[in-house]
Amino acid sequence: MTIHPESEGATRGRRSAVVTQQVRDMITDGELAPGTRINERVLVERLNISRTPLREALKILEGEGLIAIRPNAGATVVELSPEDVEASIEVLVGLEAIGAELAAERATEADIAEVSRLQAEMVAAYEERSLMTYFHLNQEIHQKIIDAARNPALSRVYAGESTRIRRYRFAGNRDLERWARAIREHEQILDAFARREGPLLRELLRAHHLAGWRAARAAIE
Amino acid sequence: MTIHPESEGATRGRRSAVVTQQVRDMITDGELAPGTRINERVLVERLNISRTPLREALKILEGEGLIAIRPNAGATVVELSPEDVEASIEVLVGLEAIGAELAAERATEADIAEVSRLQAEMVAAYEERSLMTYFHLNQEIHQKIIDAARNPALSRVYAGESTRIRRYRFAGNRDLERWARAIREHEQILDAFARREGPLLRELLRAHHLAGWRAARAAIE
DNA sequence: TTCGGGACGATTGCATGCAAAAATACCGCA
DNA sequence: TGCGGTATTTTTGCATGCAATCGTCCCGAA
Repeated sequence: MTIHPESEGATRGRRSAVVTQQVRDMITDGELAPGTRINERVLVERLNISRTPLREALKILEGEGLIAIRPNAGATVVELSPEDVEASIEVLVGLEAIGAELAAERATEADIAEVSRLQAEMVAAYEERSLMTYFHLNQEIHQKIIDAARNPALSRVYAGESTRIRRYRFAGNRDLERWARAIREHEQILDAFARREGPLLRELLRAHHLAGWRAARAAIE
Repeated sequence: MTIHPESEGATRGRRSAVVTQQVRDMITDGELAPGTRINERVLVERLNISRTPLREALKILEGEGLIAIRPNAGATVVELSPEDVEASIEVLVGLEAIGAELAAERATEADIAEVSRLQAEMVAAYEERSLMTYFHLNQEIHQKIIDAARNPALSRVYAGESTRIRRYRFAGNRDLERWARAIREHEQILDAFARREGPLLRELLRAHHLAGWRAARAAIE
């Protein structure tokens, strides 16, 4: 089969990058559940590409810890135990501890305005009870705060680890009461960020994550 | 060209993993210097494989941040500025801060014995002025302390970030005086680890890394 | 009925071919 | 000689073919 040049926006040289993002999204959005076997032929037909870029994408996702490849036996979506997720959250909290103090120092007014804007959008999503939108904005706010620390290594590592466990945190706000509390916590977080109170920001983030995970863990089990 | 089954120990299904490690070593050991253009044909001939597993390996190493691939224009070994390395070290120090306290709590006697053994080997390498051996043992000690925290996510992230900047820290002990001081610092570190003094261990590690990087940075510039 | 084994089909791993893009060499012109 | 533009070579990106391996189904024997 020949790919016509006008088919899709997949430019030559970015096929595997595009495919990687597509499969990554399928995993983090829950379409491919943990434990699912990934069949190359099925995905190849669905994404309308050949096996080569798909296999490259799978290798990349294996490196990110999203899938596991057993030689000669295919790839499966990694299944994390609650303990695994908790370990990752421990790391994320540690990374935010570094990030919070740096971000409080180094954030520009534009950074603060941006987070503030996202926060408003997120509250709107909450009021519409649009969980998916809320969830993505939530992630984006945390990443933006980390990015404000102006440490590219920190941003990269945080993004990777955050993506890895995204799916497992999603269940956290099924409980409406927890969801409302999360919104209030986020208001405090934004406030501490805007006032550049590093240590306070650090503690608020820590508490926020631990509470969020407790809720998610309870919902999962 | 057909690969004969008896050639090398490269079993089917692990070709790209083996190649990834080979190329990774070439980069971290300095054979492929930062900025070097990676030519597929050259590596393919040298490693005696086809382009497919090599290209998979390159994608993986790109994910690890060791190389950069520009579409249609090949891969180059990533060149980190002193600021980039410093950013990574900031992250590593943060990760060790989490790890130190957990390791002090959770380390088994076997963990402590193992680090103690590695420390003795490392001192021996120092006395023989065997910089390469010293350097590898040094890395291994830090990783083992982190591993003692029994947090797989932490171990993984630490190993990745550590590998990424390994090459840039190597220059640190060219100065014999700094090398001697590093050895003394390591003795204190081992002591704090063995006594399970978490906060002290954390501070010693932080000081050790910052001093080491100051020396390496001075040597590079 | 259940267990073992062998044949068949499905699936993966790797090599290779071909076309697109980039890099390089070449040539005419000023 | 220096420069711009074009032809040629090199290199990359992707599709595909073939062989090895795995999984499954079916059949016969206990």
